[in-house]
Amino acid sequence: MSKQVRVRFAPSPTGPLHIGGVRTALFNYLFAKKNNGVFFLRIEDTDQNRFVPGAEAYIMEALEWLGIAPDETIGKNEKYGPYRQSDRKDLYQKYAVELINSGNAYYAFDTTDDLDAARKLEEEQGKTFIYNHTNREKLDTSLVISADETAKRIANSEHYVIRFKTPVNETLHLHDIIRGDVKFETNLLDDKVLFKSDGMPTYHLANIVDDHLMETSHVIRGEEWLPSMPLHALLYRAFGWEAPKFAHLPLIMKPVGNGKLSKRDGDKMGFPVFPLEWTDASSMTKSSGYREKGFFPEAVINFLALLGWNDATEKEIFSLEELVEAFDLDRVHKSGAKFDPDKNKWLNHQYLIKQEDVTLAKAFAPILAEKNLSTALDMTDEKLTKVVSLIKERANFVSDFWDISDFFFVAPTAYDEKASKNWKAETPALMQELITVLEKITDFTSMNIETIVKDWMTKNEIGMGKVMQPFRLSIVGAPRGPHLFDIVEVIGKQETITRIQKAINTL
RNA sequence: GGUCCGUUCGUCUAGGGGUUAGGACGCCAAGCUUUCGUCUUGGUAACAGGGGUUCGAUUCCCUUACGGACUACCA
Repeated sequence: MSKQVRVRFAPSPTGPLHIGGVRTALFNYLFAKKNNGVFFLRIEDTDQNRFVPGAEAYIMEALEWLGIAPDETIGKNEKYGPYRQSDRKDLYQKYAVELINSGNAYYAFDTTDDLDAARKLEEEQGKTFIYNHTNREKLDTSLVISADETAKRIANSEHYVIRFKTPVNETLHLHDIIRGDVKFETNLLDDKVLFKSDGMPTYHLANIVDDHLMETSHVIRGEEWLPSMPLHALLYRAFGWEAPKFAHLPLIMKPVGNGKLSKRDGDKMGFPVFPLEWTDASSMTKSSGYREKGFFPEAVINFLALLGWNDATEKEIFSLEELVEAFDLDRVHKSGAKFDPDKNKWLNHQYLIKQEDVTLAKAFAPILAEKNLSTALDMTDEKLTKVVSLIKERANFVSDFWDISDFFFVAPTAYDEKASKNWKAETPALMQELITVLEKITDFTSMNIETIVKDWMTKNEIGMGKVMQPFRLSIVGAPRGPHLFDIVEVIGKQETITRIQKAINTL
């Protein structure tokens, strides 16, 4: 029995979670559930400058909405807490110092300006500046001054950082579940900052310490972290800890053009990149969210799961439970996947038509209420449900409902120009006759109306097109919409006749 | 520039030494509906280039090209 699977999603609360982050969270969730493990959420807020109020709550709400809430996080099963790195602040310095004592790290006093200058100088000579064994003893570090001198400068509250002392002349053979074996030369690595001058750890230190303390078994994260894998592996080794297994997920790319999907791509391209709507507090710009756009969380999940993963069958529609069952990290792709808004919409359509009519009617009702319709049509819940059942298959979103069903609620105010051309000289007389026929119908239901109207047409040898086209034009105003007799049943006899009469008078 | 990762239809992908290279989205067409949509059927369209290895390579190896990520006291 291997040890329990514990995976984490560890976002930085620098703004709303974007869709790439959601996918990372999803794959962690699926992997955890598949292996009867634990999925936890840790907030990595070690950069105080980039902290954005509300972002943390946003992340939790988004995961909740998507149905992939963590098992452990701030305020929930805090077995390994705290789950917010700023609340763990006191922990990290100890570990940084431990690394110094074991000879795996050192103090560096260089200022940002010094380093920028050094970097620029090297680059002007066509060389690549790396802060590592080639120059760390020429820079202002504790490696070249005495321990006393170092202690004195720190006591003097001189600004310092703690850097990792990367081992020299080693080839690291690392394993990634998705990418296989990856090699790195330690000589080409930077001596990364582990502990910042503001008393906070960097991502690298905090991440390793916390993953160890929280008994993380697998680190499943975006490909942008792949270059950090050697540093992290080295850090685990320096601490003498067993490293978790790594899996670096392929990135989600822009639908058109090059590069990874970024937070700015969303509304520009006509689709959201955030799960929930978000208003930036400083600029007051609003970014749309999947939830507000009318996407079902199941559709978002389903779509994201298929970006970079599939189960080798031709199955496309997966519930969350089915995903958990089928998911396998070994089947995750290596290459980035372009985001496809069309397929995303199609999936939403699939989920929409599966919804109960009553449920959809409830979602439609508020939109209707906003229209301030006259009560003339007396739309009961039952009728509204009926309307929804007639139109849902032609919608991708509940927000599409109004545009494809307006004629159920209001009489047409204009008539489609092209369709109006079929309004011939004999049409008014025919429509007048139709009114007479309709008036006599007592059981005003779709099937019955259809039978009677068709009988009348047959008996009088009137072509279907001669009646049906103008009939539809009168009721709908255009050649669109569900089966005409279904519409007529819903709007009722009186309204039907009124609309035909109006068309006769207008056209 | 340096490091690392990648490359099958427009897109998401299946496949894997010998296949008519399969599916889905999109698009097009036909059928159904005398409308639109749904649906059904059909069509469109791909192994980046060059070298090897091999009887045989899209599949394995190398290389070029192209794409991507990273290269902060950000994560």
